[in-house]
Amino acid sequence: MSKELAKTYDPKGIEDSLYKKWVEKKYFHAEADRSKKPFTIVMPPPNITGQLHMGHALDNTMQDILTRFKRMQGYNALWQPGTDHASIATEVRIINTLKEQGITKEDLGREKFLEKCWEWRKEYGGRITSQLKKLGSSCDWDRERFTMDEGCNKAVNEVFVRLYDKGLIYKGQKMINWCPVCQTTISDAEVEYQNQASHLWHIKYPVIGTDDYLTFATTRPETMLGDTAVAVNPNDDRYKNLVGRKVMLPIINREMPVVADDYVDMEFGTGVVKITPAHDPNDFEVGKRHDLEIVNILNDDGTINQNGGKYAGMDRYEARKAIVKELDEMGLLVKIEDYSHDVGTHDRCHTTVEPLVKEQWFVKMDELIRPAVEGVKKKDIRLVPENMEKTYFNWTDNIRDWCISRQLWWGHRIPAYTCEKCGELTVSRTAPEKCPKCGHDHLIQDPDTLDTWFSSALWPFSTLGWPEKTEELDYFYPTDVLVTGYDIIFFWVIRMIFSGYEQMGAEPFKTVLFHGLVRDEKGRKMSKSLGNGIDPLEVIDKYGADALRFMLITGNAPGNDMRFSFEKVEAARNFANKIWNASRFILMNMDNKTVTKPDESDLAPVDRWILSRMNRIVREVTDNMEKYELGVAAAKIYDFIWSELCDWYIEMVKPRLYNTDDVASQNAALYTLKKVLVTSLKLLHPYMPFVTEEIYCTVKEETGDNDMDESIMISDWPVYEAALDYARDEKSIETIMSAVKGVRNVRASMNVPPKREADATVVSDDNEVLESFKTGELYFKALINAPRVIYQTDKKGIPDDAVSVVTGDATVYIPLAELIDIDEEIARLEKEEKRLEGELKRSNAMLSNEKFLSKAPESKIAEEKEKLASYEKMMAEVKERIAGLKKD
RNA sequence: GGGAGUAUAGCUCAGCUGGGAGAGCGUCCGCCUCACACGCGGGAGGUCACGGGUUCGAGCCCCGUUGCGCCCACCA
Repeated sequence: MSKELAKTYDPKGIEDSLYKKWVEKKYFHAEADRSKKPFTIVMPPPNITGQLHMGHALDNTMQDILTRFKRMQGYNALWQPGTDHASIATEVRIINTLKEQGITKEDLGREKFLEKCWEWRKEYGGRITSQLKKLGSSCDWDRERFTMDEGCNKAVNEVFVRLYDKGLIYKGQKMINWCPVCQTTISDAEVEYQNQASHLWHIKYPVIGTDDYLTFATTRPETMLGDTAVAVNPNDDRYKNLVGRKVMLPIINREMPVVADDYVDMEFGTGVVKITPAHDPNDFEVGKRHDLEIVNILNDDGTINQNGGKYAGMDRYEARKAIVKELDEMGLLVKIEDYSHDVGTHDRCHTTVEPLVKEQWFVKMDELIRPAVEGVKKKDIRLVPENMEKTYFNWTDNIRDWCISRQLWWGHRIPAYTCEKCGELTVSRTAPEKCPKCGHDHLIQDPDTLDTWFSSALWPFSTLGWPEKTEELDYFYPTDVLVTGYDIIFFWVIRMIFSGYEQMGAEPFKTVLFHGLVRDEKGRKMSKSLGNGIDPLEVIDKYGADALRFMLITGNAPGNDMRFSFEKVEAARNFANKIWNASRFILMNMDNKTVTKPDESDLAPVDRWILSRMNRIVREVTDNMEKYELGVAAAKIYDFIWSELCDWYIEMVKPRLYNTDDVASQNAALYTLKKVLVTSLKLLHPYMPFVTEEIYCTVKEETGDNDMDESIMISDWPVYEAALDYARDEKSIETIMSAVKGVRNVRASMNVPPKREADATVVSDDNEVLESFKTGELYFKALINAPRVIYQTDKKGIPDDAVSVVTGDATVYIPLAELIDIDEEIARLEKEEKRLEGELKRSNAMLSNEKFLSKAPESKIAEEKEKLASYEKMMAEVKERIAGLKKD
């Protein structure tokens, strides 16, 4: 053998060089080619701020599996990669870096700040993609994109202008979510509700012109500074007479009306609500209905503004305390109750969000969302697993306009320009030189940028060249599968869908494959703050990318969360090593031999058995993968390779390999081994690209096989061949296998030393069965450690005290009398008898049930009858053995 | 308040359209058998959360109950 394979597979070194080879050979690259069918996946662009985490590892492994699978099936597979500028995440990070140097972004100024951002992107933007390469991701790096590159910017401006012209983007004064720390608006999707322990403050306001007070409860006493009314339910008899009167707002000394509004729940609290139109979405609506004044009391940083009188400048929470204290001193604080409720926080920084009224840009959703709903309803877009549709529709049904403007600098600048002279607003793809209304040449661009997700929403087509009419767009769009976590369905998936329909007139992808979260070993979410994240790169370094990939895919169903565990990684690593060693064994035996395709007649039943099994696995695995059941497919490949190929076939075939007398048989065995190995490697390749490639190439090299490809990743995916369906051989081999298992069981339970040899006698009245055993004698002897096997159609000469193994078709006797304890053997057989009794009872009950006979399918009944016959036969045999033993 | 999940061996989880309960790890027994101790052979271990129902037949379908997390939601 020219190339010695190491005893243990070591992925280190091998992986990087194989990846390099793939890239150099341009295997990942796809061009629009009408002669082939396209298969396209767009990668969810990771943030440039990001480091590869387990979520990425899972997400990208799934995409890579699908891409490699389809590529081998002959599709022109494009996996389109790229990164996201991650507006707020990046900006916050850079601001923090600046803070360490004692400067703010304002000190730097917009232009300089953006320079910093680009520098940062240049330095770190490639980190995540190089990490993806470590995983083995076969994406087309020649086509790598960035959500803020020139093309994406063009796409963003185009979409903005189009939607604006259609009236689907507008600027308006609305209640928005404000993050006082990041100092920007955020969309509803970015608000994360957290349950917080707080209080309900019961406060009373004096009713003007009476000695009465109106008592109400609030969770946010500080907002009283912006109260402009008190509301009660119109049907509330307790307060009917007060509607229309005025109350005095203490501290501020503002007179405010008592209004009647259905929004007020009579059952809750005292049935009275203070109304702060500027700082509560409900109150804002109430205010609109009653034409109330909107008094904003907050600065952008969350401190109280001049409208708060003497509290101006104070932080919102300090003000809360101070105001409660003052009200208490005034005798207006009735009581304080403990109260826990959900508070909106910013999903990035977890600061409590302030609802306030500001002028912002919005996307009008009601019209845009319609095709997105229809598309999923009509299954033009299929969600996997299907139940994700409920979550999807829950969002689309309750959709509200999307606030897209952000008070950030890093991002796509809003293409809207205001004339300095006449105030005319112009929305344009490029900066207008003159005001279209007054002709003035000084226009100021809107300072805000767009929500990061505005550009990612266009990703499936902007990456293919849109708004240009490119060949790629025409060929690869709509894409085939989107693989992503269910956690970004609202942020991203929905927005891509409506954008695709609106801009392209077609769905962006045909299937969305959802996966769950990768949790830690205790089932907790991996997070930076908990410090329980496991670095995929460290896992790859220690166990190899193949092991990590395989671990992430097996034993988990689509859409379900999974737990990371090193034991599972080890199991996967061991599997890689198993294949490695099986291959090593096969290559060792093929050394210096020319293996040729054997005549059909030279194939032994075992050969046909494994080929037939392999053939079935090919069909099932392909089927599972096409249905996105990646975990099931992986498990089948694992079982086939480990149990059937290694534990059985290789063991069965060894005597033939070592027997140099029968060259034809040896050749048939080697041929079969190679075929099954190569086919298995191909099936496994999408999951474990590196080991499979390394072995495949070694096999090609060692055997000088010119029919093999230069890389497994461009080889053909195996297909089911009717000619390889050997059902009869499968059955006869299984008979022998169960006899082997039985003999091993007996030997183990009787404590027969493994090395102790013992002859066996196979008795069966079925000549065909005996033939099978005879044909397999070579390995049968080896597997049960019998120097000699005798075949009989009757029990002549079998001693009563021989140990017996009863299978349905035959009984195997082993004369071990001197070694065994008769009582124990009786006990063993009685246990078997008991089991058979149970089976007979069940089977008889079924077959004597008329309803079963009349309603169950024919095949099921036949199957059951066969089983019954077999049980009866075994039962008779076991009984006879027991009787024989007891006689002594 | 609404929605969608999940409950299967000691642990982590599979189980396709209903037809005799599976894997990995762990555990016990025996093996350094010339591919692999990251291994080989054998074993133990489950009223498939609970209660009903449909069916000849239910881990799987329907209804209800309980436990566990998850998502959504403007009751102050």
